[in-house]
Amino acid sequence: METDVTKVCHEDCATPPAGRRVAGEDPVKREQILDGAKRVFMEQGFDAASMNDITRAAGVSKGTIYVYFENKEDLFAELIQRERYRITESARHALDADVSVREALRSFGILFATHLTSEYTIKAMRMVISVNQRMPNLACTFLSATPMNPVSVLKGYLERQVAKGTLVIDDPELAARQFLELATVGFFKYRLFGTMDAPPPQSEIERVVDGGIRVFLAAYDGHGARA
Amino acid sequence: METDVTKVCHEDCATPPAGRRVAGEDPVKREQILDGAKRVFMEQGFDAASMNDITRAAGVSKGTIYVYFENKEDLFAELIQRERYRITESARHALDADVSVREALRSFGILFATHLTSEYTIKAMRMVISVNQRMPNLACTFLSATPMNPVSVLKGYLERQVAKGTLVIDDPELAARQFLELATVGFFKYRLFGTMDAPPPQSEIERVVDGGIRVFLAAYDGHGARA
Amino acid sequence: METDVTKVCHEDCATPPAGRRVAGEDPVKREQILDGAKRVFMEQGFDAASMNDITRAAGVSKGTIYVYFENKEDLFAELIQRERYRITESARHALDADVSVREALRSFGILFATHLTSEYTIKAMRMVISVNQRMPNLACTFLSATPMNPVSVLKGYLERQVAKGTLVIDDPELAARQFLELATVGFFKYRLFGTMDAPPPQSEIERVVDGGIRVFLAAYDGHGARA
Amino acid sequence: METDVTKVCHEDCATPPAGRRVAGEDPVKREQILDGAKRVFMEQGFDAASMNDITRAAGVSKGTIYVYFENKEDLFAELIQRERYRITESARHALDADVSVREALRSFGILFATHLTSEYTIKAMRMVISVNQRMPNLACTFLSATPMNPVSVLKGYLERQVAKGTLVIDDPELAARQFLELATVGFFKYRLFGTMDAPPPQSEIERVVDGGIRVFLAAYDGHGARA
DNA sequence: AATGAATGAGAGTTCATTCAT
DNA sequence: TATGAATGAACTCTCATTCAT
Repeated sequence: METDVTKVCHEDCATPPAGRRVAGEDPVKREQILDGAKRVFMEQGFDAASMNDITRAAGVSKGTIYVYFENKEDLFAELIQRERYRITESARHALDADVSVREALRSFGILFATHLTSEYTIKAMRMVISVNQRMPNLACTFLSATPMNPVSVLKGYLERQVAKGTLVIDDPELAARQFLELATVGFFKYRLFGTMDAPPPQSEIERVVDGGIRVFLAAYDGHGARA
Repeated sequence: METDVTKVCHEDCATPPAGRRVAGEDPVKREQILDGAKRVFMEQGFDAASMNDITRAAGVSKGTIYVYFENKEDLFAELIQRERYRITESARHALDADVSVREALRSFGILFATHLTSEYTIKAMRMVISVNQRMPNLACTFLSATPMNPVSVLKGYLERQVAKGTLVIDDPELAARQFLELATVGFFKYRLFGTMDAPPPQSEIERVVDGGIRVFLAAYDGHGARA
Repeated sequence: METDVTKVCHEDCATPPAGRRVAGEDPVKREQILDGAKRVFMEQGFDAASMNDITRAAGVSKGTIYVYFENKEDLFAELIQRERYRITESARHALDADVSVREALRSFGILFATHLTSEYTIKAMRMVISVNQRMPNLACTFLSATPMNPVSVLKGYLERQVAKGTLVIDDPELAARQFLELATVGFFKYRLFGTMDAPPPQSEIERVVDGGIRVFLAAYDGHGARA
Repeated sequence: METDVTKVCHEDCATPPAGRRVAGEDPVKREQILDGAKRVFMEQGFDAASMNDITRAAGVSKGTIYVYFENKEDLFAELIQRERYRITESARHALDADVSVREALRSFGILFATHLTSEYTIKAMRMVISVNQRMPNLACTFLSATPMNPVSVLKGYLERQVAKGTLVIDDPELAARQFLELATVGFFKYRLFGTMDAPPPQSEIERVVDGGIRVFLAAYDGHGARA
């Protein structure tokens, strides 16, 4: 019995938080508020950010924010909903190109590792993690279950390769997760905890991704050749 | 040029926070406070936990807490220092046993994955991550640079196996990090974000560790036999 | 080498405290807060007065006070600034009248003594003195360096009398200070310390001022006649 | 009807605060505590001084202080009682010497002015004033009604001079108070408010005292000679 | 619809005082 | 008797939220 982590999500995890307000329909103003909130939240974190700061950054009044969003948590949740796509969609085209498996994995791995260690991603993730106790569904939604979820995308790609006989893989989802981990080998953790205080340099990412591909293909290469 | 993440830690990251006060030396009361604080922090997170909550949970007065700890941050930092050992040292003996490489890696991987996904570890890590901006050294200390750091321990083991010819590894540190990632394949992330709301079942951990060992040995087995 | 105490005031002593906030501009509410604060401060003194007391006395919420004033010290400083004028300007016209020197000094002395021993002035001075360590410029500003400073005003008058030959005075500033002291002969001290728990009666003030004028004119009368 | 300020003191103003503790009889320890308290109070003021500071400065435990003194206010009151003598007694011998009136007044005036403007006196007075609302009797006691009260001492001297015909004075008490004010001309105020942040130099004191004597003798000299 | 002044509960922290040892 | 750890009320100040305009 296996757990498909791309689908595990309890309750209404993936549904947008209910209770859309009646007032506050102007989408431009809405974006304006979210932009200001993003700036402030990213800089200060959820708790340290004050609604006054956001008011100032967004250039709207306090009352207006409360017309468009129920409260601070709601504002944050909607912001994260919006940002989710920006964070997860980036790698989806890397596997489209008509290149060798090795090269495709390389581009994909580098893109993924670069993205996952970026200041922006790390800050957003830290925030989402830090409000986890108060807003459990938010983090849940944030990480998983989008159609462009990297695991799903890579899994699809691996399945196509298996069909073509290029790769030999029993459990494509596990393999996809393995590859993603091999491509980052703890970078994510080190970044999240601040042990690395900046994204790793491009050369380091390439070194790690190449090492990961070597291991990955040693196990899954369909041609019998050691990578 | 590679980055040895087991050593990356700036400033006085690993030094214990100086300035232990002279009063407040009763270790029993100290533990009592830390226990209460742990309960509250684990439940609410750093910001949401109030000193009043902790007062109540610890069964001591507010003043007493401030005799033993300088402030909320100090209390939290000391708590994390205490917990760090419990979190990081568990896996250190798994590799001592006189068994085959495969079996040794299996025990170690299972222990590590079990530990890393436990409710306790996950909550602690969430908290440490969430205070990263205010207490950067804490997270840094927390994750790395103990002698029993899993990466260090495994790296040492791998080097011994390379010396014996059992394994063939260019870069033992990278390999150690690869193995640890393969043994958890994203469990950590899913747990941290709440996508998985409970530790994976033992069977799932074993399945994933076994899959990881298969890939790992495909790349590094010294005997040429596919794992 | 003499010290001109009307000018001794170091640093930015006389400059109004900078940093008036943009919000909190309603002058009515501002006065309302200052009035409440005045009542409480006068009754309790700076330290003993709590912001909660002031909140209650002013009939506004705590938050509102902090919109209009940065903190307790700022509130107090602004209060004293406001009161300063009421305290120091009162005697400025007493010397304008076209009467004999003796009568002019008499009116001025009585006004000054009455004012200096009033409950209001004494309480304000006690407070200013008691915060001297924390807000040195406040006390400094408070006492001196206004154009209507009694010493300056009287000194000017005496100089004009010297020019007219009515009085013969070497050092008009010293003489001014002497007259002011003669007009109060320790009333200020006794009131400040509470040895006198009420302003002296009008008759007592007149007796003392008359006695002071007698001494003063004995020394400085330009006509050689004993007063 | 005149007010004799050397006697005006309501209630039990001059009586030592009742309620002597039964325990805490060791006078050496008592002095030790008072010495520590004096150091701390002088440095920090009444409110800012904490009992812990005093504990440390006195080298005794908290409990011990509360054996010898009822509470912080009582401790302060007793301290001021003890210090009162040191502050007021200094000038008592200045008038004994067998010298001319002018010289006697000069020594006395200089001593008095020097004393009244000293850092020690000013700090003590500021403190006493600042607790006036909470401990009204303390300040009252502090200033007046000791046998060596400068007004009383000087008044006695003046009366003897009047008896001898050296001086001609209607109201010796008023004259005494006048002289004391002439000898300080506001120095006390300027020091109290911090307009002067150090005692005036000796030369300045002499200048002022000499000016005061000139005025005083112009009014009261029994020999008809202008001073 | 939009504003932003006002609210007041609640935060972290201090410290005079007590009392078991 | 002397101690100093423990107490908890009270402090200043913040800020998410409301609502009269």
